[in-house]
Amino acid sequence: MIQEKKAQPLLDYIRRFVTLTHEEETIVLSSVKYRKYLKGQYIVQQGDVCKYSSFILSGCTKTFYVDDKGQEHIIMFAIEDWWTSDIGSFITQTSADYNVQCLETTETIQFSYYAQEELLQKVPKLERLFRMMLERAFVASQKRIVRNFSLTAKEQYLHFKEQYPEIEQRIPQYMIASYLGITKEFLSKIKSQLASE
Amino acid sequence: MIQEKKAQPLLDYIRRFVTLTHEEETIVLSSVKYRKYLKGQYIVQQGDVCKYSSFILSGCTKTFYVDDKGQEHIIMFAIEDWWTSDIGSFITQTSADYNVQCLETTETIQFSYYAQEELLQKVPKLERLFRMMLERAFVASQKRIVRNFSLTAKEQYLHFKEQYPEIEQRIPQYMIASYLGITKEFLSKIKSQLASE
DNA sequence: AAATAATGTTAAACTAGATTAACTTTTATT
DNA sequence: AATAAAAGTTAATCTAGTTTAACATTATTT
Repeated sequence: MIQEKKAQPLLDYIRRFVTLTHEEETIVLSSVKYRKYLKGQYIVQQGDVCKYSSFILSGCTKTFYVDDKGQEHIIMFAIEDWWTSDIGSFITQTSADYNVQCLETTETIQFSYYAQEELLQKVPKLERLFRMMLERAFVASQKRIVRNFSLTAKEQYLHFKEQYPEIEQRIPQYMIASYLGITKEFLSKIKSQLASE
Repeated sequence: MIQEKKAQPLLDYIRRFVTLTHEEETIVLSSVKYRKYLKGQYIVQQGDVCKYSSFILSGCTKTFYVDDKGQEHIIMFAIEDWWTSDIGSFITQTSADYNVQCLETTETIQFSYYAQEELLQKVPKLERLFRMMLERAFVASQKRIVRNFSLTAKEQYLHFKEQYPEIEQRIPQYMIASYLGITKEFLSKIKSQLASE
């Protein structure tokens, strides 16, 4: 059982969506595990089954895909108060398409697939929490598709900077380029263009 | 109250995720409305609040976004047994970013925002249904982002044909080009290349 | 059957962004 | 402080996909 103090950010997060009794909160805390990763370690590896859905207490991760040509494509970043996993692998318990790697020392609270299923039986209110989280995630994902289609690389970069100023500070530029789907050289060009404007 | 016969595809769909009692099924049917749209009509219009989440009994829709330059970008198609709406607008009841237009005469079963909230109170099991639907939708959306980044236009077209052969038949090519994020001219070139291989 | 609108094709000129490669700056390690 | 490794820059060349524009084919309407 995780200490309530450590789990405070998770409880705060949950409260934004549903109201749990103290007893229900206790059940949640008894279903999860605390785990700390070092910089460079993998939470999920392409090919493995994704066993956990992880809530981030501190640190930063990137989720990426290595394609047939060996190219790395960053799908998302995650920082404090975000969730990360390979959901496709997690929900079907089949091998993961993506890697989740820590870019900093990262503290997490983890829900295992089976613990989560059991937890949802015991605290059905959490179905609502997950439903609402997924609604938001899906909407954000759709919006990203639209941006990909309708904005130039420069516009996408400006949008990223505006939407995630904290992430932009913490992460090397070449990873931001990968997230935007452009090369690091081209992002560099965009930045020098912006600087001279 | 919708006739049980008409709602059969919806009930079958729900049964793939959760098991409802007959009484619960009746509550579901009493919360929804049947509505038929003609070809060309809009289920949702950019700027309006999206009032309904629609399950498609027959027909076909496109969801698209018109950008600042007046360009239309198709985000998704939907056919029988799929759901369509502007989820972002639906869940927050704020104005929609997207249009949903019928490409054929389209019969739907619709959940209004308020009816759905009420329904979820009465039949909490449905939270699980929606959670699972959204998991799948989110995974599919993420995969599309990855394909956008890692496949050429030709590869994406082949993937589309393979994954949605029925849709490819029913829809004009220029809309498929829009869905893939390329021009109709370039799709035409790809097709002639493929034909001469 | 003719006319119109919608859809699809071809080809030339163009451009956003990729590739390659050499170089500079910053950060981490000894 | 010196060295190595990681991250970022610049510039020339290249290419996948766009734009423009004219034309061809297929549906739809009268």
